[in-house]
Amino acid sequence: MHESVTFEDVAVDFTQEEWALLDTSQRKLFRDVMLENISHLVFVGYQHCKLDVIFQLEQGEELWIEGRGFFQSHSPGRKSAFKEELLATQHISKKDTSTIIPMQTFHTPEDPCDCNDLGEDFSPSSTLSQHLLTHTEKTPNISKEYQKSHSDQSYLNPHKQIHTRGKSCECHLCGKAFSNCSSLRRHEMTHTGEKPYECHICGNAFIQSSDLRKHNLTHTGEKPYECHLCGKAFSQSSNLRQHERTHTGEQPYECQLCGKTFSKCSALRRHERTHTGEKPYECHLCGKAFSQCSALRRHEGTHNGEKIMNVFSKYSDLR
DNA sequence: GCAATGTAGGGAAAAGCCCGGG
DNA sequence: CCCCGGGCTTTTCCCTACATTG
Repeated sequence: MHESVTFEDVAVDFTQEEWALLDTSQRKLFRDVMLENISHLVFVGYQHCKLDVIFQLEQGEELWIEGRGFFQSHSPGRKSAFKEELLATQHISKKDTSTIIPMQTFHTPEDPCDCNDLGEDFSPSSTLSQHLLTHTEKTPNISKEYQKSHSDQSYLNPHKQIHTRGKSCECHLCGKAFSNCSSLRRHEMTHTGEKPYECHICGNAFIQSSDLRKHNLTHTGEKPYECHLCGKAFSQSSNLRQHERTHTGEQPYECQLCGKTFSKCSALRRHERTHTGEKPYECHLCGKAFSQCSALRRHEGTHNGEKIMNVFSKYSDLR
């Protein structure tokens, strides 16, 4: 089934007067949301976002012509060319999920996009939305059709070269470049599903032998990594590092909307749901939704209390 | 005051992936 | 070229504490 997506479904428009009433954080939120929406349009196949408008959004420039809303301001006519283009997406259908391929984050937090050439720098916590359009070949769940249609777009090439510079082996499936071809071959296994190393205890398979060894520790219970401050032990060094942040107070993950910082990525993700209003955990008994799994569980306990009370009242009825 | 809820801190376990050195 | 160790990130689940709300 295909439903049409209209620009009106995702757009928020302000007049200059309304814009003047917004504080800095609200303006930033607006820009972030619009960039996010544009990136979503790109995901579903919209291919002609106006780069100057995106640039303006990214730079936080003023977007208005006196007395008009933002989207009217971008053309002399009633509608901006930008909006016209976006309106053209009305016939874009929501993609069949089978046409969506998994994302490989182009810039991992350990390899942040430090695009000095462009003056871009992305911390682990920064949203990629402002950067997505420069990496359309490597955006979350980007459609195959879209990738194909852009595979020969010359405007992408200069920036792509920045990321492949000095890396001779490139994955023909996702375009990711590697400094040596054995790294590429291993990477390609993530596409093919090949996992040559299998655990003889549980049958779980892994791409790398070191991953299997790491996995084996879950069977042996071995925890070779110990915190020198409190003696707590962990099976993986990264889990120790995470733990050590509770001693150091390090909080490298920052919410782009309110600036609050967190010691771990998942805490930031959880926090971000307080801004988006997302409540993915739903009570199967009353339908009430919660932003946190544990809040749902706690809530479900109140139903158990009700059940117990119902049992009591049932017995008292029998007397 | 109390129960329910919102939110955040933190622990634990595990997996995915990449890099560099031997 | 392959193996290996190390490192980073992410996800999921869980428990808990404190604040807020009705």
